Amino acid sequence: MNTEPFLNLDRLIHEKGRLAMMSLLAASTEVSFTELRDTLSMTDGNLTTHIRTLQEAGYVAVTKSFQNNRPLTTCTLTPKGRAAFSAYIDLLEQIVRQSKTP
Amino acid sequence: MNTEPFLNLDRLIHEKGRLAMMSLLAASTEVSFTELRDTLSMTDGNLTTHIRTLQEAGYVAVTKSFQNNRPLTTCTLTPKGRAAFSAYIDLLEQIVRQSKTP
DNA sequence: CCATTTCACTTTGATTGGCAAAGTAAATTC
DNA sequence: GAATTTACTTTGCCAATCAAAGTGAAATGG
Repeated sequence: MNTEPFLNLDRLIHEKGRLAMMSLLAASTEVSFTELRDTLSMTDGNLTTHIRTLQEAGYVAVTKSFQNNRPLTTCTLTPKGRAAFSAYIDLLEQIVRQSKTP
Repeated sequence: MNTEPFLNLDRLIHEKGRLAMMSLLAASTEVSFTELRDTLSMTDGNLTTHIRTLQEAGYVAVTKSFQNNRPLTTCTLTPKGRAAFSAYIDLLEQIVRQSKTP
């Protein structure tokens, strides 16, 4: 068995919540705080910290604005984040393929 | 996007180290402590706790014996562990497929 | 032989990380 | 104008990871 893919899994992405976030962001162009929270049924606090983690990694860009006199936080994947996610998915693919071929 | 696969990922398996362990165990019939440690380049302490975690979950069976007058700990997947791993891999497959089809 | 080292683990703090309860500020409702 | 709702952020707790140190038995070296 090849252990490389496991060792190379990006810790920042390899977490249920953040993996789901990255997948959502990769699928759509931009997603709001409330959309993320409701779609992934996360608590507000939990989501805030995950967003910050990904932001500090340079994986997502966060835009804060106002809409209908209410704060609106939207997230998008940065090119760096998209690349990291793509690489991560490739590793997952290897892991799946590996375990499916005995 | 379907968020179900993410939410259902088994926490006990979804950790780099333990995922690698489970994959190794799924591939071979039984693996020794030292093999696991060396193959996955883990520290001893780290490996012990991961083994215990999986054992307490009923995912791996641990056998302690002696060989050449030295302790020998070998791990195997239980049927429960095999089922859990299989389910986990199926979810990974869904996640990969999902992200590959825009 | 006795001391030291090696081997195969286990136990132990220490740091990190995830998570939700509580907090904040502005707008809305009653 | 008091209470509630919305959209977050901050704080604190608890669990989990990780490696350094510890253990006990065997092998090695002087």
